[in-house]
Amino acid sequence: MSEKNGKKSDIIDVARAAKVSPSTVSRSFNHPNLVKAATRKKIERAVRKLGYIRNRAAQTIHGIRSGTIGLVVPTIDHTIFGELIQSFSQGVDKFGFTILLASHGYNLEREYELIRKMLEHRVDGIALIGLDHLDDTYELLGQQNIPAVLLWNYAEQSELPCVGSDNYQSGYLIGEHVAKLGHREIAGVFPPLQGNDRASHRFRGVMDALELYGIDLPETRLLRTPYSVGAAKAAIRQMLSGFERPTAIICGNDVLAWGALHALKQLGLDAPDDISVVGIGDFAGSADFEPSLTTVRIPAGAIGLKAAETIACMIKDNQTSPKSDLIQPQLQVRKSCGFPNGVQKR
Amino acid sequence: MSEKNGKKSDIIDVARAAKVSPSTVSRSFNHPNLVKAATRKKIERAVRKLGYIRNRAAQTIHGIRSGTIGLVVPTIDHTIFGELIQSFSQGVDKFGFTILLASHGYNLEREYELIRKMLEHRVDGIALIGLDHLDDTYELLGQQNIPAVLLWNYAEQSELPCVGSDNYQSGYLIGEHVAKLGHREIAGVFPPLQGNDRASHRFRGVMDALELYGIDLPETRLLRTPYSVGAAKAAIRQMLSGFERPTAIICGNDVLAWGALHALKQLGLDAPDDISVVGIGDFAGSADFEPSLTTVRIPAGAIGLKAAETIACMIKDNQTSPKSDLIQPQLQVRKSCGFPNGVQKR
DNA sequence: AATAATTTTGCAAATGTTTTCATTTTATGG
DNA sequence: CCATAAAATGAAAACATTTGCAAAATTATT
Repeated sequence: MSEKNGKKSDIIDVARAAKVSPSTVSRSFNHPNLVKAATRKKIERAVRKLGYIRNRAAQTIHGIRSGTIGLVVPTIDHTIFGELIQSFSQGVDKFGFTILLASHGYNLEREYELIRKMLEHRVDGIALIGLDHLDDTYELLGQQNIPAVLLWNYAEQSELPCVGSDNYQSGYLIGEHVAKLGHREIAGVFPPLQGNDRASHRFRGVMDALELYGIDLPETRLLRTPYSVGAAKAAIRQMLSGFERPTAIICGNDVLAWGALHALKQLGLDAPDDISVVGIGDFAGSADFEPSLTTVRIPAGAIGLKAAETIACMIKDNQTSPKSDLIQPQLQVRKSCGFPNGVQKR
Repeated sequence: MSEKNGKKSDIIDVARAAKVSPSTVSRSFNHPNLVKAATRKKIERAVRKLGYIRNRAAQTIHGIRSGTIGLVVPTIDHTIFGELIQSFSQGVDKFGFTILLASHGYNLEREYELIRKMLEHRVDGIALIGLDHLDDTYELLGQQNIPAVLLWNYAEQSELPCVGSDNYQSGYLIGEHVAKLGHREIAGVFPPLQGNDRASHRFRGVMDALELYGIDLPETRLLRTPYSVGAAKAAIRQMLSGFERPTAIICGNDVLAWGALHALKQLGLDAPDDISVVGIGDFAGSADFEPSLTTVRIPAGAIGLKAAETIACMIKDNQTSPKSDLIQPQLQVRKSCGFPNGVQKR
């Protein structure tokens, strides 16, 4: 009975069934305190009987918020974005928002298009990953009067508020750690840096830290591999079959580090005794790897939650508080990285 | 200049700027062939000048599709759902849809609420994970005249069309494989089964296969752990410190299997020489684990893509073709599982 | 050049809500 | 029981579009 001949019932049907005016029905949803309890009951009953579901589209054209926040990410199926999306989604949910999600596959033109599409849907806010976006994107976002935040990365002079950690610092921290332990022969494995500010900031952080310790990381010791365990494993295996083995391998993220550790095991080498391995990210599972992975913790959950809070508040308070938040990365010293062979044997 | 005093410009502003009527503007978006090329140019220019962005909410109340598909998942931050969401998202994107995403944290009441919310947003279709849902949920979905599909699981007699693989079969396949190799002393590690039809079907499949080979898997050999590498690792380490060690460990999914493999390594045991380990899922990274993990491939990408296609077509063709799709799981025999000690040493 | 056929455009009504303002109903206090 | 204040309700306009229909403009046909 919940439908009258196939068509969805609207607020007028409800009004009719409850023998009140549509205005009253609307009010009983939006300002329940303005309508008598008895009337509310009648309406409630009618809603139930008709299986009425409010039409947010119709509300939205009154300038009322749509209750959606657009989230545009490079890709969803990375451990780390999963965590981020999850926490962001849960975070905004607490404020009554639902996320409109799309992924652009590291293509910034596509990102622009997706943002436009979300604006067509009249999202109440937009969240993007990283600081690197098309000028057009920044311009577009600037024109709209809805809040936008940048997740994952932090930069002092960001045009838009951002919530994240300083990837340069993450890279620096891990580079410094490795250098301090005495490693001099170091290899690096990084994902493609182009169009990926997270990865390139990390890379620069690592390089700067090493340079400070007078360590040179030549091109030949620098591997570029796609973001995958298999690719990293293969690349590293190949590198290690050359003569001059490094004493440590610095990986641009934990997934690559896992690949490195697997490669070592496959070659019968031990981490950290033969070669040390470090990652960046501290993904789920890294702490429980065998050996546990020395890495830099970038708290995805905290970032997502904080960002959710930030944007939700900006929406509610009508775009005030365009404040960025720096979430500090933390070095996690675990077992996969020790002293270089020489020093250790002393 | 793209905004006139802060307010977003609407189709009327565009019409004014292009010196045509609003209807013409609307038409030039929706039925461009009905408007003269020259006029279209004028409108195009006005749109650009004003930075106009169409308002889908206003279209939607005309019964026009919203262009969104609701996707409600238990959680986002599992490797496997990440893959699924990614492929589903890409899949529907090709048809011009954007996904509205929410996660319910394995709470089916919450799932119901989230679906209601998506219906308020007038999504054009709904996708859920698994076959287990509240009666209310099924009823609600039945009342609406939008298509709904169930992802990930397949069942012949499903009330709603489903696209996925048969988890029972996956469990059966791996159980059979282990039994055929001669293992008799077997342990099992599974996530909580309650409210998770995927996991429980797998479990039943494993148990039935083992039973067929006359193998009993006593409660004492059956571990329940949360879905995490760490939890599985800890639980298995504890189990293995007892005397009677199994010759094989069957894990309800690959993440737990990774935990098992790490536990073995930590204890100085070798897989498969000392103990065999198998998983279910074939997550990214399982093939490149060291030792590579014997598991059952459940092609998340294929499922997501197929499901996207299914629902997009159902929407376009107006709910016809309520066809389910069975995507076959495939046994992936790799290195982590061999013969049981005795047999092997023979 | 006049008419018919066709293409292009505009008017006005419709979509499902919310909200302002006016009106009706109920409660309060003498 | 009556005036007055307060609470509850309804009528109608508004929101940003789309669309059926009719009018206007253009093109084709004679």
